[in-house]
Amino acid sequence: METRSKHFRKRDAILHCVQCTNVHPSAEWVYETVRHEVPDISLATVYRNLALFKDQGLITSLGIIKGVERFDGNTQPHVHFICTECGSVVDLPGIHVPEELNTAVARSSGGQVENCQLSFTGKCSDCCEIN
Amino acid sequence: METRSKHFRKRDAILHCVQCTNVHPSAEWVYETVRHEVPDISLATVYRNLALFKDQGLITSLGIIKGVERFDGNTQPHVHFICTECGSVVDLPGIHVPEELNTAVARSSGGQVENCQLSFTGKCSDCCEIN
DNA sequence: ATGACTGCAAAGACTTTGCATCTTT
DNA sequence: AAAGATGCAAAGTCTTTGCAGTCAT
Repeated sequence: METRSKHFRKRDAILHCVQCTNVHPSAEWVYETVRHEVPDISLATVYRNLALFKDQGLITSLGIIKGVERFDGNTQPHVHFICTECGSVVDLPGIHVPEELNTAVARSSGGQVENCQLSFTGKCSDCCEIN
Repeated sequence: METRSKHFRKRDAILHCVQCTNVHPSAEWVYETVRHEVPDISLATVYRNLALFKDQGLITSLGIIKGVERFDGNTQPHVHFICTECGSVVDLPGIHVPEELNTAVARSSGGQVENCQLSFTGKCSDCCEIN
């Protein structure tokens, strides 16, 4: 697959970058990170490919945090803690949305429930130490 | 309170608008709505006052939905259903985040948990009918 | 006078897009 | 030749801000 690896080197690098980090990166972060490997990449390419991966379901969006969209390479449902000071996002692996909530929502919403997102916000331990 | 009612007429109208609707409005929606009552209001004033109310805790932000920040005049914690087609947001009044989740998160996060937001996404009943 | 509130237009921040170029088939 | 991927710069969208003017105390 030498061929593919050349033609899609940038695309692959972007996907790999999102999937192999736990920082829940922004486009800008991905751009700066991938640039170490692939110096001639452009920010537009990063935005375009992130949008593509999102459409394909390869990555998910956490939504906009402090004005910037954040992505997650882990597409399994899980819970996040978001620091309102510094914008850092960490997974809360032990916490799960009880199944009965999902079924209750499906019953009460009248529409088609596709997803659920639970996140806790507050001040992360680092930001607690600083102040 | 004739005095206050004149000086703060715009501010009051904005707050009242957000508190008395269940559409979880955007700044633009508030602007268009308040304009019926107060035709000489400007969009900047709406943005400024929404930011103020948010700081004061009089309203909350649901975050950015389809590129636009949405507000909620109901500051009690509650769960939302967000339609990914049309962007409509409705409350799910019967659904609650179990208390044990909150305590589990407080234990595991290492920081200060201040808030939690649970939302379900999918296609609302109106959008289901259309397609 | 002083501080608070506002309108207007300009600036800002982040993201998307049009077009020309280069690759691969 | 045709389709796909990219860089660059321009455009776009939503939001914030600077400044001058107005209002209440």
